[in-house]
Amino acid sequence: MSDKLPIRDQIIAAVGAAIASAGFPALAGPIVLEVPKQREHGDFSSNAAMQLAKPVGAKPRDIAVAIRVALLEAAVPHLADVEIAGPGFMNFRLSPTWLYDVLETVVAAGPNFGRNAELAGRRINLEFVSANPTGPLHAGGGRWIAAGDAIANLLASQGAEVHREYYLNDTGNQLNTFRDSLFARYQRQELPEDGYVGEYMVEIADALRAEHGASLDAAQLCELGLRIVIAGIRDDLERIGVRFDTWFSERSLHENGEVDAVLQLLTDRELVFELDGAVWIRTTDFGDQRDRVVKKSDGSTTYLLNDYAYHCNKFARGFTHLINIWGSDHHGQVKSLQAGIEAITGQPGEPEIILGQLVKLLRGGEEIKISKRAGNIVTLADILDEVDADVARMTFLLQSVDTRQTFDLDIVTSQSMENPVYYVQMAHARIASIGRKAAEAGVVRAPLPAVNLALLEHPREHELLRALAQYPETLAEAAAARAPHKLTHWVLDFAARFHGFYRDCRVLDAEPELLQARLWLAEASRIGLSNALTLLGVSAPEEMARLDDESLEGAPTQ
RNA sequence: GCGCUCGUAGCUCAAUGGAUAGAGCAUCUGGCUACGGACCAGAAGGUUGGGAGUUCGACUCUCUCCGAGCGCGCCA
Repeated sequence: MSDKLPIRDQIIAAVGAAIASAGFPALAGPIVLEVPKQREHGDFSSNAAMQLAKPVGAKPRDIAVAIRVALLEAAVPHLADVEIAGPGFMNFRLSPTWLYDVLETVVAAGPNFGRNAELAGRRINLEFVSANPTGPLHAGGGRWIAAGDAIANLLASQGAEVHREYYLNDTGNQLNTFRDSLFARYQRQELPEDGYVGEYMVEIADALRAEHGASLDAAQLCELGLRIVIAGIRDDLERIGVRFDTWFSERSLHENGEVDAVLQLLTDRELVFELDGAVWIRTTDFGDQRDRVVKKSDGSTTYLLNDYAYHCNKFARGFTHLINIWGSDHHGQVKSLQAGIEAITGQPGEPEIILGQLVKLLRGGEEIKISKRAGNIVTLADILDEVDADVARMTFLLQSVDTRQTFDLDIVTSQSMENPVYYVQMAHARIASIGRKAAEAGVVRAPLPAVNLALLEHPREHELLRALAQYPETLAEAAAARAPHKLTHWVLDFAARFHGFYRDCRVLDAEPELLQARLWLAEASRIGLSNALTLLGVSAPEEMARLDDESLEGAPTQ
């Protein structure tokens, strides 16, 4: 690890010092240094002068001029010039030498490039998927699998210890419906009203009948059926490459008396009251729309109380922060859960809930309405039968979870240009290809300190290094915003830059010295691309299957 | 009715309150005897749903209207 501060931090420090030496007061907030959208605006720009305009009582441009003078006197490394533009922006123009430092930093950090220790010491429990174990995972659920796993990776990249958890709702009404439906199939009888019509129920019933005969009672059948469904869910998760640290049983909460204990605690603290024979919690005291029932008049507990017990259990296991990923159709439950947890623990905002819009599935240009009752679900396994996990994951991670994603099965399952995963993987494969060709030609990469990186003068080369310089920050932003799509977009942008470099800056045909510099640039690119793809859960292949290869995996089915 | 979320190019989507709102696909025009062209370059495409406000500056924040999705059980 390099102990040298990134250029960005050096400039920020220099600006701070320049503001002081020019006799201005310090900024109220942190000094913002951003990468301008337009290259003509320099390598970095700052709006500090505009922010100082009001407190100082001077024109932004005049302030900028004063800061500029102080900055140029300070001899900041790599700083060539500071231009004042527009309403008072300061545009920092750097010598390309800063980019060579970037390359060295990337290579030195290797697999750790981009990681930091911002969240060190934090133990985060991330609960996601948690679909009821009453049937297979459906296609739209793939979004939460991909997003959850990627968010876990993002948080871990910032130094947190992240625990992936699946909450198994192995008790309650839905399970009873499952039991009754399965038992009806098992006995070859009519399904009960509102039963699960899915064909998989018939398959499970038949399998259990074949193995155990017709002698099982409903409870035994339910247990065995549950195991089969859960095993199926595990298989699907395995196929897409996600592994959970804990599968938490809701039933265990009851068996261990944790639900009763929470109710007792609420009662002791007088957070509950009785009405119409039921017990209610005063969640309105903590911002909820209305109070909620925790214990019904028939003596049974509500899902909400079970959830309180569950989240208390998570805290008891030592997690410092809880995060749940939910479909937006559950947004109405956020307040009541957080209100209760705040009442119990005193911590507001726990658990953090990431709400994601549901996926709209399209096939043949028409929306597929998913309904477990109607039995017309498209399962995740269906998707994975047609495309490999990389395609599925990348597609799910293309967009912000705030938007209602349209998952067009015709496009996703085709190898069309609208499938960006190949574009990205191609870039990585090309890097590997260069390495192979170099080896064949007997070219050995010289030690980095012996290589003249100043030969990397082409705009394509500079663009590549700029993108690498931006990576750690993009990663941190993606983690902070719980937004893996930001990283996906970095990857797409980076791949585009690499393809441009590959086209215009031939590596192996270059003069020996330049060849060496470009080999190292390719290596740094490989590191950046590989690190990012790893966090997204997408593989970085050494070579691509040939498009014209008939044995191509995931070939179009139509 | 109340509440939450979302409206950006023909389509799918980006853009910590910053400068001329960006990509991909589709359309059109160029470029390969290749470190694999699943590539590159260029053109065209916009009143950021409408209106008002906040300020040096708004896709972004506030209000309002329109449109879409979802939630408002002693279901989970």
